[in-house]
Amino acid sequence: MSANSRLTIAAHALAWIGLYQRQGHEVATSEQIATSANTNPVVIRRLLGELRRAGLVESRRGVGAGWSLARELESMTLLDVYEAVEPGPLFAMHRATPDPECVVGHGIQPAMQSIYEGIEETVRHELARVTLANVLQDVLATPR
Amino acid sequence: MSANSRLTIAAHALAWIGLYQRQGHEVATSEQIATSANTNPVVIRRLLGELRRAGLVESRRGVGAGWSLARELESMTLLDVYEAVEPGPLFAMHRATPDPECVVGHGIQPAMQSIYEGIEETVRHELARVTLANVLQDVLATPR
DNA sequence: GCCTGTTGCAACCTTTACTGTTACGACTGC
DNA sequence: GCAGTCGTAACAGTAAAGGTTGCAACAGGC
Repeated sequence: MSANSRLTIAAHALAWIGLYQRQGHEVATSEQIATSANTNPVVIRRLLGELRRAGLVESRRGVGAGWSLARELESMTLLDVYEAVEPGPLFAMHRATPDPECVVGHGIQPAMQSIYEGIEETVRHELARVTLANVLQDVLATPR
Repeated sequence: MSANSRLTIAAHALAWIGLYQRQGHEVATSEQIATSANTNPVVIRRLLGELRRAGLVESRRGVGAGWSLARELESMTLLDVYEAVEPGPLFAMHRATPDPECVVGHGIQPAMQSIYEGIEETVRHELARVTLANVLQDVLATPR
């Protein structure tokens, strides 16, 4: 499907910041998170910027700058993160408008649209059931 | 998410062939389907080729060649189509392996993996509930 | 045996999105 | 003023989807 890793990386970043704060630190830097996620700090800053616009994190500038959670991990669900970083739908319609003169071409889009909406709704429901605190808990429960 | 239209186009093609056969025709050509879907015949042939490998359609060559259903629309679900044309998962992991020395880097992939597997399972369940006969019925029910 | 229409398939191009990278201004505490 | 970090633009690299062309393979009709 040409899936992307945006939700994964965003969850990674939030879990990292949350754990770091539990360890008594004030703010986390994009550099630190990027090292953990094995990517570039700019990638992290871009994603966290979207999470900031969604009200999930805050950033501080200047010396001692960095990122902190805007809410408790317990109150953040994967759906919040998903909506912040994934704009589009899971399934796409035709690129070019199908032939409206054809019965199938005329009716296929409304038919598929309503099916897709139902699926997206269940996906959202599943994502809403998982908090970032759950994610961090699972992360820490992984045997090494 | 950079969603694609493969499932949509494949469902379109199957509905088209199914309706055409109900009207008494033996086989449908990629040219006809492409006109209805407003795309290129080769795109249709590529998709139908994958559906043929999955045992959903059959093709005939030579004069009077074309495509026909291998099974009744009633016995085909969107899950069959999805599995035939969508190889990958909905959500991707990190491109590069996260830092195994970091607690989060070490545990994040198993944690997200099990969440993602649950979501994919519910998506499959939803797709399995819809037959292509349902789709065609919805298509024909669309007011013009 | 040739002609015709269609599939099968390879090759290539364009577009789009994601990801990675570099660069540099803006900000703020010291 | 200095240092460290964010904010953001700009661009390159990569990958997948979709579109297009071309042509061999096939099979039925003449």
